[in-house]
Amino acid sequence: MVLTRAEQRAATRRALLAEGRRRFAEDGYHDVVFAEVAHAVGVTKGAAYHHFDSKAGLFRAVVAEVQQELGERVAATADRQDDLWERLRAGCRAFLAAGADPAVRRILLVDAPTVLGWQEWRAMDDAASVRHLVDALADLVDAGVVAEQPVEPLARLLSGALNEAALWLAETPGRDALAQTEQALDRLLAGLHVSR
Amino acid sequence: MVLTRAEQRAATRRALLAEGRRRFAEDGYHDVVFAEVAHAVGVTKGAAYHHFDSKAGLFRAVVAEVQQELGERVAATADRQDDLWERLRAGCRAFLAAGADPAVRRILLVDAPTVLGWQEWRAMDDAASVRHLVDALADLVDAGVVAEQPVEPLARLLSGALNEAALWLAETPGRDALAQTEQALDRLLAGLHVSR
DNA sequence: TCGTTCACATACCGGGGGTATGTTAGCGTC
DNA sequence: GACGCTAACATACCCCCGGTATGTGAACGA
Repeated sequence: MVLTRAEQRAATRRALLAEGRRRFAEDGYHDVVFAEVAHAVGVTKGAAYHHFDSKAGLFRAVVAEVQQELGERVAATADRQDDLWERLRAGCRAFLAAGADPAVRRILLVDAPTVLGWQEWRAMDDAASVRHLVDALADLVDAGVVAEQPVEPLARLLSGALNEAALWLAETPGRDALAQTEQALDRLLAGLHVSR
Repeated sequence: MVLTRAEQRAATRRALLAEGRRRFAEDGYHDVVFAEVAHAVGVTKGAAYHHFDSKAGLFRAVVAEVQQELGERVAATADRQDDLWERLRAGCRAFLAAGADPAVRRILLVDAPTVLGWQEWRAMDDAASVRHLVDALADLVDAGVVAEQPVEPLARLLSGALNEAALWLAETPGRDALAQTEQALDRLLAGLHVSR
């Protein structure tokens, strides 16, 4: 089968992205060598630079991909709930569960802030994940379930709490660590609920 | 004045530590070149390797130093309060305020987890900061102010929330962002308080 | 005083990110 | 359908920088 040029290009790019994602998740950004990613895909380093301007550029693309997937997964889980409050809880729990994926942990939570810089990381995180959290909180405020207040500081606190907890859970052997964390999170969230 | 050999060694080490701290805070781990740190102190790269086994080793020492200072500062602020609940609040607020220091942000919160690995970072963070948080929460549980529960997941959630919020505050121009964050934090904490 | 130690300097190596320069195959154009 | 252009690759190279191996002179103990 003969491929058109555009198809070939797209296929190579996809392959680099997939291989990069595998290695970044496994070894961490620093220990991944760009040329090896290229060769693993059957392409030389020089060729890989036609698709990504730098090693960080490849990483950035991988981050965007993983972010996107995570955001959608969490949002989908949350949307399965009808009650607004349960939506918030479900979203948070889905995020904690997503930390089981090494790609999420190593790439998004550990390496991304350093490699891309915290500001850029935050912007991407905002667009993909925290935005949903902000929306959910805003809905709750509108519904009168949560007291009127600026919602972004709250979202930042919760986002940080979830990130850290997800990392912690991944390295904590205890069977019930997840359940305990979810319970602790519920207690914190309860502080937001006007009538509880 | 002539220095003894031990004095000379200690002085060089201190100077490397100070210069490293400055640069790590300013430029981030990756953009700091080890040889330049050495030369800025009036010493060659080879000499610097007599004091620190690697660039990461220097960074590790800097992290320990900053961690130590931060932990002490936060604990001192908290201990100024008599009431256990106010102690917790004061400690959290002191931590948020500490995020104003670029060294804390860039070195401790952004770079340390990647450079040292998340596990080692966590161990150091535990020893210097989170331990105080765990103690404060445990005291509150003992006093019956906070419901009986495993205290570590809670501490992890709070630690993550504070880390993220500290970073966010540093880049958020709004005058009242700090006040809003403190208020949001109070609401979350309120969920822990049995009689509120 | 003399040998040893140790805090440094000097010189070198090699990995790896990034670039400059071919080369060949697909694509539009006449 | 030949021809020139473009673009997706390969090849070869640079050089920065972390790390190491080796030299040197001054302080220290005996």
